[in-house]
Amino acid sequence: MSDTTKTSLTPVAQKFILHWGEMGTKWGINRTVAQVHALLFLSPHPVPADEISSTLSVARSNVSTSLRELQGWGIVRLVHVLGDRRDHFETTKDVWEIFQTVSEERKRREIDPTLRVLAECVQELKAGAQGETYTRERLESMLDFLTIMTGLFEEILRMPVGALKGVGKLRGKVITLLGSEKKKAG
Amino acid sequence: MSDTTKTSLTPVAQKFILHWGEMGTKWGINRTVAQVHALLFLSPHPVPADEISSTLSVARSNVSTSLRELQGWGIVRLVHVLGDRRDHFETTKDVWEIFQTVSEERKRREIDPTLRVLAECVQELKAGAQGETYTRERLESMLDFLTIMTGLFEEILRMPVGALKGVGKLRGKVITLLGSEKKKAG
DNA sequence: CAGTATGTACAGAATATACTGCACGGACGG
DNA sequence: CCGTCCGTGCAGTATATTCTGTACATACTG
Repeated sequence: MSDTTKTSLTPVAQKFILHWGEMGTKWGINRTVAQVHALLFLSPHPVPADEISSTLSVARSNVSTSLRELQGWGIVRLVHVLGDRRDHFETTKDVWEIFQTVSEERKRREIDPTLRVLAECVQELKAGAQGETYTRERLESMLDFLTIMTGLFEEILRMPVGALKGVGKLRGKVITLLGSEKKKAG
Repeated sequence: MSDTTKTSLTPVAQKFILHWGEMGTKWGINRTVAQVHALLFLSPHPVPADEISSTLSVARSNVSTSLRELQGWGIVRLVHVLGDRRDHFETTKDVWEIFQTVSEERKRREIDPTLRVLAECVQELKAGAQGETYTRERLESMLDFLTIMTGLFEEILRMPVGALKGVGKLRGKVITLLGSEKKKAG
C-alpha cells in the first residue's frame, strides 16, 4: 500500500503552515520543524513521513529529523494505522496542552540551567568577599525575578486542560484582585 | 579623553555574559546583542560603545548594530556623560520592567501578526463554504487560545512594577482560587 | 532467501546569519 | 580650516545552521 497520496494543501492550510514556520524561526525553532507541526496540527488523520515530505517538498530525511525533534518536545506521537507498515504521526490537538508541554520542556531545557548559573554566580560572589556588590545586586534581582516568575508560570501551567476558558471569563476581575491585594499588602 | 578604559571582566561577569548570550540564541536573539545587554546590565555606569567593543572583543561596528537593536527593543538608552563626547549606553535595571518591555514588543512584532493571519484564515474558510470543517475547527481553537492567552498576559504585564512580589506571596492561593472557580462554573 | 519497503545516520552542499574591516560623513577642537 | 574623534553603512568574509542525497540497517513479503 505505497499509496503515497500526493496530498496538496488548500490555500488556507498553506498560508497557516508557512506562517507557522516563520513564527517558529523567530522563537528559535527550525522552520521545517514548525511546518511539520503545523501540517500535523491541521491533519484529521495521522500522517506518514513520506507524505509530509512530498506535501511540504522537503527531503525525506529532513522530515525524519524534524519528527524526531517534535517527539523530543513531546507534542508528536508515532502511531500505526491498520494495513500500513509505515509509521504515522499525529500531534496533540488541544492547544492548551501543546502550550503546556512545550513550555514545560523549554523551562527544563533553558530556564532551569539559567537559574543554576545565576545561583552559582551569586554564590561565588558571596564567597569571594570582593567589592563586586553591584554585580551581586543585579544578579540577585535577576535570580529572584526568574524564580518567582517561573514558579507562577508553573502553577498556571498546572491548571487543568480547559481551565483557560474559566480564566478568560474571570480575567479582569482576577487581575484587579491581584492588583488591589498588592496595594493592601504594600 | 580617549581614556578607552580597557575594562576586563571578572570571572563571574564573564560567566553571566556568556550564558546570557547562549540563552539569547535559544530564543531567537543574536548572541552579541544578548551579550551587550548582559554587559550593560551588570555595569554600574553607562558604557561607551568602544569600551563594549574591547571588553567583549567584537568589532566596533557590530556593537553599534547591537546597540541599535537593543534600543529598538526599548531596553537600552543613549545617554551622555559630562566631559565625554562619546555616546554612552545604559539598560533598564529593573528586571520586571525589562521583561514587560520586551514582552510587549515581542507581542507586537510576533503574536499580533499571527493573530491577524489566523483571523484571516478563519475568515476565508467561512467565506468559501467548503468541506474544510476540520481545518477551521483547528484554526479557530488556536485563534481562541492565543486571544485569551495574550489578553491574560497583557493584563499581567500591565501590573505595576514591583507588584510581582505581591503576586509571589499570593500565588498558591490565587491559582487555587482560579481552579475552584472553574469547577463551580464548569 | 531474494526483493522491496521503510526508517535513520551522515557527509557534503546550500543557505542564512553574523561579524569584520574599512570607508565615509559629520562634528568637534584648536 | 586642518586634524582628530566618533558613529554608521556596507561589501565581503566567516561561521552556523539547515537541507539534501545517498548509503546503510532493519524488517516485512512472498
